Amino acid sequence: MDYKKLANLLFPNINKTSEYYEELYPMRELESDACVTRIGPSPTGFVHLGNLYNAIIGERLAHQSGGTFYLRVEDTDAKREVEGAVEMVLSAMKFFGIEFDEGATVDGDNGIYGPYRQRQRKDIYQCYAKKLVENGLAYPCFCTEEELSSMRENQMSQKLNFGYYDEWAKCRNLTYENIESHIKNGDEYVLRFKSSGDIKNHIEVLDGIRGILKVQENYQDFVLLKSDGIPTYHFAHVIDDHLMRTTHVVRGEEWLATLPIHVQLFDALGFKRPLYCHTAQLMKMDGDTKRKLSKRKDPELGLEYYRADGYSPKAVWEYLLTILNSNFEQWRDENPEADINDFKFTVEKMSNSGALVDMMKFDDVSRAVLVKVSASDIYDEFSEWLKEYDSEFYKFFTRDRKFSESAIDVGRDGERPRMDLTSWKQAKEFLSFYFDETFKIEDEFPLNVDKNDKNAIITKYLDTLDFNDDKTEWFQKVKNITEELGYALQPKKYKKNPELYKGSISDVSNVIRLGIIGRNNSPDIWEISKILGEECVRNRINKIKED
RNA sequence: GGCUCCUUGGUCAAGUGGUUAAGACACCGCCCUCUCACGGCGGUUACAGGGGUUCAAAUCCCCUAGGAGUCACCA
Repeated sequence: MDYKKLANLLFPNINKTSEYYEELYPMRELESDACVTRIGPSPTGFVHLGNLYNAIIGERLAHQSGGTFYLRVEDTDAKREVEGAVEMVLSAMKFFGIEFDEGATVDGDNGIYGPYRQRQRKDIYQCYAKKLVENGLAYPCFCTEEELSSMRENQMSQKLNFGYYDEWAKCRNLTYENIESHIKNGDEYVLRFKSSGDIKNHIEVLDGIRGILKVQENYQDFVLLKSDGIPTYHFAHVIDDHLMRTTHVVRGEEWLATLPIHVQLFDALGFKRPLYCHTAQLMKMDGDTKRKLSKRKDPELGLEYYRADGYSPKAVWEYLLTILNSNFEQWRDENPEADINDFKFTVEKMSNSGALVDMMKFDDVSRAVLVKVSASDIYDEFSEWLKEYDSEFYKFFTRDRKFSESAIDVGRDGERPRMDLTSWKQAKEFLSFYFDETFKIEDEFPLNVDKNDKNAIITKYLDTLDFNDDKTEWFQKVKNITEELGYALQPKKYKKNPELYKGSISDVSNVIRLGIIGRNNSPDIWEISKILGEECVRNRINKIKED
């Protein structure tokens, strides 16, 4: 077979050579240890945690080594493409603080290694495809979908391995004349790789995260170009990551199964292989077994979930880093104020088993992040969120910036600041009592305080209330009321001898707390009172009097 | 079914032939305390199972089991 002739028959319009592209996309001028990484989302309209997870790894590897991080749109499957999906990816990444040095943008490309959308790279792929044909490493296959599925059924019934290989690869040895007549006939075909791999051979591939991987050599004649001339992921990945000079390929472990194909292609084309880093899948507890997070069943997989619940991007980043690098938590503990980018991220410290997304832990991380953010910054970020997700509360919250910032800051000063805020959604609930429009009595009054005592507490409290008091003076007055009404000054005393008292100071203060704050649990009553102001406090307490 | 990856407490995990098998979250108890939080102290809970190798195995090798992924003209 004259492969050169076959190549020209298949690709009559491809005139550029691989040398041309090698020159067009020169080696990058970077330090030898600089990493070039990318994310390659397919524009299906769903950006999930896994995308962000891998993006963070790529971003860190590149930027902490002085390398390059770019975005490539893997749009080889036009059927699955969703309008506006690229914009969604871009805005999600931007929201979470991921910055690209080059790659696809909303209105085009940024960088000299483009185009960064795979469908626009058709000629490049075809050039290399032609080269493979010339070298006798690829061939056209005219099998129809029906033929392939009947082949599969056949293999299944005979309990053989599925796929296109050995004697099943019917188009492998077509004659030139046969191919030519198919082409003249306008028959559709795909281009397949002619694998010389042996099912019995194993190859070793070094993985950045997992160490040496022993995998079975690929023996299947997989598809390089689909019938529309667009490459499959496998072929596009190899060409692109070579020509874009990627050094580290970070991707999920679902790609492990096709690794032999990729390695085989890199070798066949004479390209240097990148270092693969296969990350573990994010998991979820389902009943009592772990399973992969699924886009259909698990809303928390979507990045939009975290945005809608109002988790700060900082918190998401911080949480992801704690499950990404096992030493991050300790580092954070030792460097509470340090910039997160000062943490030295390493692939070696990555776990290779799937991590469960633990919302409890995530909330904890989030609280620890927010406690360090200034009230002013919280105000800005929270307002931004409210504007989009709760325009009603937005009005109240932004009515008086100073007032709202004080509310945020209650109990946050000093050595042991309160960690009350987890997410904006939760913050909205937590802060609702500050505004008359959303204030309501949410809990029950203490059961051991009868109507008379309740009214007495209220009357005495209002009689002695003085907003010039400091906290000690204020509390002394509460103590006075407590004693006058026959309640114990210390809750412990009451617990010890319940027959001696009607209750304790906590019952008395909780009547006041309920009146002002509407809840049994809250930060310091007096601090909150000062923020609410005398008029508001007197009004609210007056309202709980019973006839 | 073939191939591959993974397996230390409820969860995330440290651990690279000798450790009383860290730490964090969660849970429980106590302390602090006007409630809640914060903080402090303490506690329950783990090397999937079985064989080897070795003076010594969570760690190296083999087998089994379980979980996950993949086997498309999807990525």
